[in-house]
Amino acid sequence: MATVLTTAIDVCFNPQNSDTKKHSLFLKPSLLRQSRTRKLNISCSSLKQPKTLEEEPITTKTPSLSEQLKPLSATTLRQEQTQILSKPKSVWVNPTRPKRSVLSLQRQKRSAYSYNPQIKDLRAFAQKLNSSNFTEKSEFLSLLDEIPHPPDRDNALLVLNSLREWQKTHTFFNWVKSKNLFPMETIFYNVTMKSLRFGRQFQLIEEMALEMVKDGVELDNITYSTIITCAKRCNLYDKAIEWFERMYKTGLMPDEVTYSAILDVYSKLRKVEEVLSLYERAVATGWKPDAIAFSVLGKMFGEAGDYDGIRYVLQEMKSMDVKPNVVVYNTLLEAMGRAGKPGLARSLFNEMLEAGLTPNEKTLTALVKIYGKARWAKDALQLWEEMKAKKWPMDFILYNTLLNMCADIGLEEEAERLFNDMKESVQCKPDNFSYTAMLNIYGSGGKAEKAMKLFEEMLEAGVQVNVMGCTCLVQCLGKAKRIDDLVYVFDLSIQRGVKPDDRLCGCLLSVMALCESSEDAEKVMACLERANQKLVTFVNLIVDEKTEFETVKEEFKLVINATQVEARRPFCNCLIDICRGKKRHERAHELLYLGTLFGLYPGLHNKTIKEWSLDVRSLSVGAAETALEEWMRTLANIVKRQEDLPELFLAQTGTGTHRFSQGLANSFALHLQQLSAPFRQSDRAGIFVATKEDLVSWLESKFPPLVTSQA
DNA sequence: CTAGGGTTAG
Repeated sequence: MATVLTTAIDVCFNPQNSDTKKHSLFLKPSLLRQSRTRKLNISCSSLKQPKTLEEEPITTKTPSLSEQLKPLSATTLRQEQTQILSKPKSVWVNPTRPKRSVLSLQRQKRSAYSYNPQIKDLRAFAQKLNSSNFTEKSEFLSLLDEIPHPPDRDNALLVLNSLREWQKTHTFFNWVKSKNLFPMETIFYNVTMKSLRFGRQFQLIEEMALEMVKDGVELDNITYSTIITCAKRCNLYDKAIEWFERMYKTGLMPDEVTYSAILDVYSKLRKVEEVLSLYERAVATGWKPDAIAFSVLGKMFGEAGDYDGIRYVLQEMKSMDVKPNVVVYNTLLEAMGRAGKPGLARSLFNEMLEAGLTPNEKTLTALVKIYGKARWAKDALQLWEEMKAKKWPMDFILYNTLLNMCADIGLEEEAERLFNDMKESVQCKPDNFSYTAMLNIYGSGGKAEKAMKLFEEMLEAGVQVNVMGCTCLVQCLGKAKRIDDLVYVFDLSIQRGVKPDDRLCGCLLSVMALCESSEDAEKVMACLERANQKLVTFVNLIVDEKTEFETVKEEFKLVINATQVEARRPFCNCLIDICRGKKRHERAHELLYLGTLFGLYPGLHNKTIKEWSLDVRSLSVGAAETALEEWMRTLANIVKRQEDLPELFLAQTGTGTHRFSQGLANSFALHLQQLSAPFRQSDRAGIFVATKEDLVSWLESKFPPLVTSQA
């Protein structure tokens, strides 16, 4: 796309294609890295010379603008990237030629408003129009005739500026225009277009723009930036670019407002290289970008999770002596979060405070989210204390983000305090996500009683239950063996419109695996059947001893393929647990094998020369036991064949701090004990170690040659 | 929202 744009620039201002030189930007590490993987698309010399404006007069043609531009964009502008890349980048190495501007360093001038003595009457009239409800356009039009003063230029402009809904602004504009009292100037279009933009009426905006062209009304930078940002908000990026190109072709230079608007368009299209190319060209011709432009760049790098890019933005601002404002800091903080740099986010936040800026709701939301995801409980709590002490602004989103942070870190009391604050507030009443966060906290903390109470409260308050809240409750009630409550919650949730997803099914499946009585298991099974009939059929199939392995394999493939990727391993884990619960150990081994075969357990086995290890951190209790047994069988065979073994063997369960792996280390230790396997707890939590010597002698006793040779 | 550009959750 930048090729398109670069071309548009060149067509009008740079016919010789000789303006640019290699800029320091392309020597920056992050970009060099980028250019290694994908050549920068910055060359423009290979494009054919487009038709000149004389050949394609765009102001007088009758068909639509896009039709007019079509031949140009289809034939000349949309070259294959490979063609461009195949050309040497010679255009960039030409320091002697002067650089051509790609943007005007002066902003669009605005006309001054003069005092209107009728302001009071006209404001009142506009308010009346604003508060009127009408179903027919004619009703509104008849109201317009009550205008207290004649709709001359200044009066009309004042009213136009005071109207809110786009329908009213648009109708008023056309009404004034039809009176023919004065020629409609650019500002009338601009004001109306802005209102239309709030209503995301791109089509109407484009119609107005074409009307301007037809009537010979000048389109200025304000017009173009409004059109472009409206197209952007409507996700019509092609349109945004089309109008930007058109602007150049009519001989109008964008100023920095229009230019940063288009930078944002390319950024939203994730055209990082193009954005940088445009940025560089503008800077090379004397532009000093402002905070908004840097915010655009920062957001772009944030979305790419590109830490080097974020650093580059900070460096550029420093070298150009542009002080970041709160919005820039917010953007960069968010970006640091996405780039997985909580520590740097914290430093940046401190820098912001030292610069004397006050964080707003968005700043705090970004930071709380980062600390929560990083499980930095200390920093999160400290920030929270600071927020309260300094009375920094809070809003609804920040409250919910704080609640989610509490869920991430497991802060029950703090969450309860927050939740109560929300209930007592006027502005920030808890919504279904606030409730879900609380259910998550109670659920992962095993507080079944509190969770149930909250669920009832939610129902009474008429708060919509969502699938995540339902899942949290089901998990919690399942662990607490409150199966009747579980069924009640599930039924009600379905009644209230919850659509079960694979996570919820996985959760039901895991509860089924935990059920001690078949009566309970059947109740859970009945729930699961309503959510995922095929899964239940598969469960019945695998617990049936008579089912052949090949059948299991085929059905497994079908079930797993139909499951969302993130739920596949949990499914397989639960299925293994169910089989072990029903003493179908061999079936459990088959399922583990199938899971491995279909890539659900990458990195389960790890080998170095010195040690072999088994990483069961993402496995359920039953799956981990099965994996251990399988490993021992394999090792026994290796011993029998007298092949080489390393000195050390290691099994890794993780520390169990994560709520889903809680108890794995303990149950694994117990299983080792039952097998009297020679693994010992290491100094590091969640790691079990055995020496080659101990393990071999144990394997020889456990799997005597005679028995296995029979098998 | 008083003619134009940038930032927040699940």
